[in-house]
Amino acid sequence: MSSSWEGDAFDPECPTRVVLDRVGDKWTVLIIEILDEGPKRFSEIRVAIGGITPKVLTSTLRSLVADGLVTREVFAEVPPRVEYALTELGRSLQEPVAALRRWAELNVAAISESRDHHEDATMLRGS
Amino acid sequence: MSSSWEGDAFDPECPTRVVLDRVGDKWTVLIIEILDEGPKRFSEIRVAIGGITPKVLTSTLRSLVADGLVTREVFAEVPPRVEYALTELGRSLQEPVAALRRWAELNVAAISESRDHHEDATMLRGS
DNA sequence: CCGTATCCCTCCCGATACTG
DNA sequence: CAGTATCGGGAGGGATACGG
Repeated sequence: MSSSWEGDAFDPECPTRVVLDRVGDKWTVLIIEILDEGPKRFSEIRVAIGGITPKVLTSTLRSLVADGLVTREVFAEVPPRVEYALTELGRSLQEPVAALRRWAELNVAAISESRDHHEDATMLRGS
Repeated sequence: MSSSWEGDAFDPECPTRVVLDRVGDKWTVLIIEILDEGPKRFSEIRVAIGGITPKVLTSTLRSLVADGLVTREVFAEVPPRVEYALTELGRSLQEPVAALRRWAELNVAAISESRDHHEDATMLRGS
């Protein structure tokens, strides 16, 4: 059976957008890239990123856990210890994210430049 | 020479984040994927996406033009015609975006599932 | 046809302070 | 150490109507 949008309108739940809804926020990819080095504790991530508040870090991590990209492991010790680590799924995200990063490293200069000069890319063409 | 964050804190202007700041919003990647088929007019994009208001479409396109990812070509005709097309830079974005999309197509089911069941991924470990 | 102009509202994120 | 509680600002985005 055909899906509901029939090719008329673009899929509003386009796969690309689904990922971006998950990792497109301000801190998620940073966390993923940090956790790629290995399991980290809450405060380790906190200082590694620098500038993120505990509240936001918590909620971001919770989302990652809910999406099955990260695991949260609590050690019954004193002082308390909690470790976050990428799941298999989370690690598999590294590839596409790295692709994005590579593109950025090559082209950040270009897109920053055109913003700064806000060069008028509009062209006029007579009929 | 070393950069200013010295490896202590993670780069707040991490390349990956710079890209996401550009294409991580609600409609940009959809537009890019549509324009990959070839140049399109304003209303063509509008109906192809479906659900986007003219105001938002305009501002999104303006951002894409400002970033040098899309060109805007005005034809002095009646009725007026405006065509948007990917630049070379814009087309080069297709690769990383497609990588993201491929990952999504394989794993969307997985991440949706863990959200729905909100399975508790937290583990307990005695000392 | 290709947009602007307003209004409004939600959600993301930050600051700050406090707790098991 | 690893969070929670509360407050608040501001950008992104939608609804609707109008203009060149």
